[in-house]
Amino acid sequence: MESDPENALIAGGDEIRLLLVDDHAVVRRGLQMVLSLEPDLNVVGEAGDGREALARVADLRPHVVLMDLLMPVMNGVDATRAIKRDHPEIEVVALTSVLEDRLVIDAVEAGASGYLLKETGPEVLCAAIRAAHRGQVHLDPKARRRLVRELRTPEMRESLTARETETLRLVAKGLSNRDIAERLEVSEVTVKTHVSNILSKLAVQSRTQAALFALKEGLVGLE
Amino acid sequence: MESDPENALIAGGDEIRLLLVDDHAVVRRGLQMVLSLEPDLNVVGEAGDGREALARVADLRPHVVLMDLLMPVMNGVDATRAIKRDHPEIEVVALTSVLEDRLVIDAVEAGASGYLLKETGPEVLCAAIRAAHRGQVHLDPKARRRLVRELRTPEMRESLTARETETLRLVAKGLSNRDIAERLEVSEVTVKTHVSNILSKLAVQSRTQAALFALKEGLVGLE
DNA sequence: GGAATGCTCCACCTTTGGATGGAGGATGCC
DNA sequence: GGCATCCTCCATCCAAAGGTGGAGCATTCC
Repeated sequence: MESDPENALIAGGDEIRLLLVDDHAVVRRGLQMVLSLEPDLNVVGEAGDGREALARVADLRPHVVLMDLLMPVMNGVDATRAIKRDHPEIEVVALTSVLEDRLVIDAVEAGASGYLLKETGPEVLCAAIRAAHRGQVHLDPKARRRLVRELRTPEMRESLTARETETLRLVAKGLSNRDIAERLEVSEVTVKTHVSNILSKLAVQSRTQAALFALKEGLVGLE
Repeated sequence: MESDPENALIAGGDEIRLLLVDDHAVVRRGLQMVLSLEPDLNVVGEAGDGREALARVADLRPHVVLMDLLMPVMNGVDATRAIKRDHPEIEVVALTSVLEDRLVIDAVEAGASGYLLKETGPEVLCAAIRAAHRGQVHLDPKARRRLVRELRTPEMRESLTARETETLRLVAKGLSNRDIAERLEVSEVTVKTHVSNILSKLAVQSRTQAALFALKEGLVGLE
């Protein structure tokens, strides 16, 4: 570990100053514990919401901010945006328990240099912090997949076949697989096959999300 | 049976002339079989789609039309509307295998005097035909429930509590119960309780339908 | 002090949804 | 002909969703 030239370099007085932002004291505690084991990572402060985070950032001038996204008062996305606006040199790593498409997109768009799930292990967490400090972007693999997906323009999405489109249309009307099967006069397994392919092609996780997609795309109207 | 004064009356030369409309020959066959056992019910013709039905109606002047709603060329709802426009005295009984809200509403609104599921037994079927002939409306109990529901104005729907509304909002964004639980910081069982109550209050059958409802009501936007 | 309502949680259970991997027939393209 | 794509169907399996009937606790309202 100490043979790592990079660690040796930054251990020489160039430690990383961290600010923890999370509305749960226990989470901050846990992070403290984990990070205290790393000589080069130095937690210089905490904040319980976005507004507090802004004040701390101005005071403490951390190198990297570990930012929870779902918080009262001011959410992490807005806080990230504000921090990057006022202090572009400070890196923000988003850290949340929920993997939600919009959240990933918004966070990255707001200027986050990383997106981690709270379930990720200490090694990954530390690696992401150091990467951020070097100006690199480190996304959780899951988050990256979501993001890449979203950035693909609609026409880049694998196109649905005629039958799949028909199926999606009925999904978006709220029908169950059984109903769709009767409607299309095929077996329910066939419908499940179609739905499964639809979900995979649209890169969504549930029929409800597929329905929302169909509405967004104007495939069906809202009545 | 022949002690029934009403049957005796119409058996005296006043039989009910029926037109069967369904795109499946086997279904028409089956109906033929069932109805041939009833002396007062006389099938005078068949049609395989809505357009054909219109022609047959003009020719054969049936008293009652048994109309499938899902057909190629011209669907049963449009056919019903056309029949009631040109021949208001002819009664139409909708007969379908799918119980779908919009279909029930559209059929009744188009002028159908009945709505039956194909799974209903012969007795109910015959009773519905005779009721229609007498000018009475006979809906399948399930269909009636759906209709009554729909006719309740939105303000008559049981109102959602604050927490339920919050939950519905997240359902309508495509989140799973687990995601919602994390988001609201409650257990997944609690979310399931809320969702269950939401479905029951809104009188819908799935979270996807609940999501569509929320969108219609403007509870959430489409991004 | 009740009574009612809302929020949270639980256990138990059934149904639905969804993933995976495979298969055959139909069609059309090279 | 061979190849690819699509549509259909199947079995199996696991996870998610949803129903039912409870329960404790806090609040408010009478």
